[in-house]
Amino acid sequence: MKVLVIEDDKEIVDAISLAFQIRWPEAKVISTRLGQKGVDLVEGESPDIVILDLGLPDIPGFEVLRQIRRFSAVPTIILTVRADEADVVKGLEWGADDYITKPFRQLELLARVKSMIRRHTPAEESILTYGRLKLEPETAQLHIDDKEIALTVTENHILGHLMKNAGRVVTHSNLAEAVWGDDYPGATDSLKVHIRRLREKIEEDPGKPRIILTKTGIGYFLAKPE
Amino acid sequence: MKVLVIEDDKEIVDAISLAFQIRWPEAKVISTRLGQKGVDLVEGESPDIVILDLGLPDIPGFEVLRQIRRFSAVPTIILTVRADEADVVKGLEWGADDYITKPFRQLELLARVKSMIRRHTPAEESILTYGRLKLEPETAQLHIDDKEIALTVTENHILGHLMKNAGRVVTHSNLAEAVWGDDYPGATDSLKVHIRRLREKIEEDPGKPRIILTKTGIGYFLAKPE
DNA sequence: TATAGTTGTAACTGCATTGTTACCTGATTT
DNA sequence: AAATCAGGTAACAATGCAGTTACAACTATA
Repeated sequence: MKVLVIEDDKEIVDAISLAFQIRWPEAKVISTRLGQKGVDLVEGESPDIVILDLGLPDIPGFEVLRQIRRFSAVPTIILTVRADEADVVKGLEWGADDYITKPFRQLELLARVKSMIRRHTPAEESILTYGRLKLEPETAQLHIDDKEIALTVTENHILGHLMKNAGRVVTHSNLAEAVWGDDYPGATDSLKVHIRRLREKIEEDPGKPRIILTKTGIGYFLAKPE
Repeated sequence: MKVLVIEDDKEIVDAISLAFQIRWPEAKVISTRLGQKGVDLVEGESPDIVILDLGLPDIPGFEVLRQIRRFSAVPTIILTVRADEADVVKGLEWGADDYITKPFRQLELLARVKSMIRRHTPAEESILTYGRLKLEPETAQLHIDDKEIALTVTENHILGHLMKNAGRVVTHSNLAEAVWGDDYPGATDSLKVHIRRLREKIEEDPGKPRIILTKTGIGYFLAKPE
């Protein structure tokens, strides 16, 4: 994960670096204050994402973007102050993928970056396979033998987590965290309903499950394929 | 759970204490208004987490952090007012783990504290092993050689306690306490039934146990592996 | 705004786990 | 040898957890 920041205001560069350092330490942040240098760096460093300020000291932001787009489709977020809305439109026309206005909150920036990377990482992503089950987490499409089954997002998360822990018992709290994040309020009831719905979709007889099995008092696990 | 707050503004200390008291009463909060005292307290009280204000009356916040880091890796959150972003960078360089700006919302503070603690408690997964027995207390999964055996929660507690006291004799009351907590009503009878059920699952011949052995009048113990 | 699809909640049901009781076995004491 | 005691065993009852269903709240889409 490599991020290129093209921005002349050192404070903002610091803020961005900081945001990444804390919340996403694996990402590497490089920066420059000049547009021309920025274009070179896109070529030389091939970053995974570019954050581009429109007000640069040497050349206009659009120009930077235009030059980058000549040879690269790298996802690009443009930074702007609120007033420059016309610029934003122009920026998007020139091929930017998103924009964010200054001042911005760190979390917002990171959220945008992450969603953009998700969008621009062309599918690929591992297809999970376990026994007769094949799951594309990306699209929530499940295949059993050659039947195609559409899962909802929650079902996708649950089954995905079970498959990632192939055969091992997964705790209720563990599953809940995988689905709802750190602090699940008390949604332990809804888990069993989702399990039921999953079983309805994938089990021969949902009343006598042979795939998603229960470990009473602990959690759930996938039966070993024969 | 012990939290050390190093902060000179009494109002903020109160706010933090309050937040914990309400949302997380088991946590113990101690505090000091002096940096030097704070360093001493880290050493003397070995808190699980430190919340450190950068603007202290006696010595600079970084200095406190630097001294703490000489002997301790305790997770540390630094507190700062918005303007001091440069300080934050410095703080992170000196080894802080996160920061939060004043004024902050209570829930945000607690969320950060919790996520940090999770990060710094590297999965207490410890798998218990004794002879041919391997037990995951987390999921109540037992392996003997390569057979997989599903235990119920109580069986899990009992066997876990026996394994933690590998080879030593564990008294009835001791075991009962491990399973039912301090005040077991008089459920001493049910213990032998659980032992019986355990033996049925793991012994070759439950009538002639070779793994879970009885010390008449005292309790139970695990046989020494050959 | 209406509609379909998805998700969370609550009440009820059924079953696995658990605790209780009664009785048996074998060892130890008298 | 009878009495006593501790633990083993089996059957049964109580409990609590998971399964089930229906419904209300919410989201996205037309």
